[in-house]
Amino acid sequence: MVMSDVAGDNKKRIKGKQKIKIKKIEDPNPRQVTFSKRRTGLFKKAAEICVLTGAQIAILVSSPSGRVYAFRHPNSDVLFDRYLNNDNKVATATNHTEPETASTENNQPPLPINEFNQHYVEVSRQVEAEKKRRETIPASSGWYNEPVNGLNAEELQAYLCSLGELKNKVLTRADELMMINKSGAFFSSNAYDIGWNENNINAPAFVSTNTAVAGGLNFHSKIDNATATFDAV
Amino acid sequence: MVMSDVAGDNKKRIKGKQKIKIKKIEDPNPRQVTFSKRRTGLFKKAAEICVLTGAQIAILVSSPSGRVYAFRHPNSDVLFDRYLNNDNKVATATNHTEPETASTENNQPPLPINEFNQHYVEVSRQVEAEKKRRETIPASSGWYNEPVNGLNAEELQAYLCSLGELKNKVLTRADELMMINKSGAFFSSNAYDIGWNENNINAPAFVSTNTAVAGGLNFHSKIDNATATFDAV
DNA sequence: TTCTATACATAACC
DNA sequence: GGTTATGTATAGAA
Repeated sequence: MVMSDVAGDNKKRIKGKQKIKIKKIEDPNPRQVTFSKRRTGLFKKAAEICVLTGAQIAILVSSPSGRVYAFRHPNSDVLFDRYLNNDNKVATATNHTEPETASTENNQPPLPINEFNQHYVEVSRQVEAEKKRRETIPASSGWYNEPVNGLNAEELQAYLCSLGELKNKVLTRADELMMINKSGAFFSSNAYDIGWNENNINAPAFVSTNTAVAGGLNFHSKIDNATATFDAV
Repeated sequence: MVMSDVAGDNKKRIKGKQKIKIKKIEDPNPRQVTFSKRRTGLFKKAAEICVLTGAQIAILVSSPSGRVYAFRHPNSDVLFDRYLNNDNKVATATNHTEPETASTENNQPPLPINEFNQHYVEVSRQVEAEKKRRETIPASSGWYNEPVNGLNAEELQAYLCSLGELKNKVLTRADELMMINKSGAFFSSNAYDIGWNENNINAPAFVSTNTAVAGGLNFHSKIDNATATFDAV
């Protein structure tokens, strides 16, 4: 091949992919394009990993524009759903008043939201009550207080946060148990839904398919900043 | 490029990548290999998207083995913190966390790792003890038991699991606070570190012992019930 | 893990 | 969203 003049002279007919430097694309336009394409690619890759290895993946992508896209595998991290579906009303002042419709073909309510919500509320109430009590009896007796002694401010804070999240964990867990029964894969997003099978990935469809768990939950992942996983049963 | 006999006769010299069907790899071995490779690739891709478009991404990957790996953008908006944590409480707790653009900065003195580790050990011990106690006194008195009332078996299990993870959460949370304060990014993993700059991603390198500092991105690989490993900075 | 040959993803354009 | 030329990711083997 000629490649005649190597040193940049005219960048004319370059039609194919060019190598780029991984640095922020300043121009909003191509940046958006890149974002869209790569997000799609990312999700696709994730989907493949799920199918190929049986891994469970959950992804949250927030575009600079503020839109949040999510990917989640079927009977996996249901937890994410909670987050994806708003839950934390705090998250966005205006949380998710979905202006536009979910783009894809499938917008069937994947889960028994109502039931869940009931459950959610109930558990939430109980846990809240406990939390309250805990607060009522600030620093005295309670195993949860013990570890606190001797911790510095941040550590203490961390600890408290953790405790505070307990509720979440429970809810989350319940959520998972519940959703697991419905299983089926789906993408969820504040603004979009992306189909799984639209490619050739042979993965469970959004529609409720089989139930991967039923008997024993074989997986529970924790969301939060961290993790945790336990194979129950 | 002969490829002489196509139809399987001798599958010898196929050295390069072969097209595969996106179907679950049944053999555990190659499956694990694929998982590792692809997970790495996925994270790398995510990292690129973050840098290129300024998007924020959080990924949770759970291998069939139960290990959980996570990727997330560090001092990103609180957006994800809110999603990944529970309520505003957390956000408040973590207070600042400069959403500074030039994420490459991290000149803050590290948190007392040793202290933290001590804390880790201590809390771990205590939590373990409590867990034991809990088991000893199965269902009776203790605030943590009450919420259980009225929950079905699975819910109970979920709850218990949650409690069991408390330790993890604390560690995790502290870990995060720590990272956040450093405002840099780093990879942490139980068994894996992915080099950022080894390619052309323009991000500061991170030193050998994982920890580090990648430009604004944060790989946070977590373990599961195991134990968080906090590699000193 | 490292190496190679390819399949695949995607930057530049339309 | 579609096309094309390439940069990259990665399956298979060591």
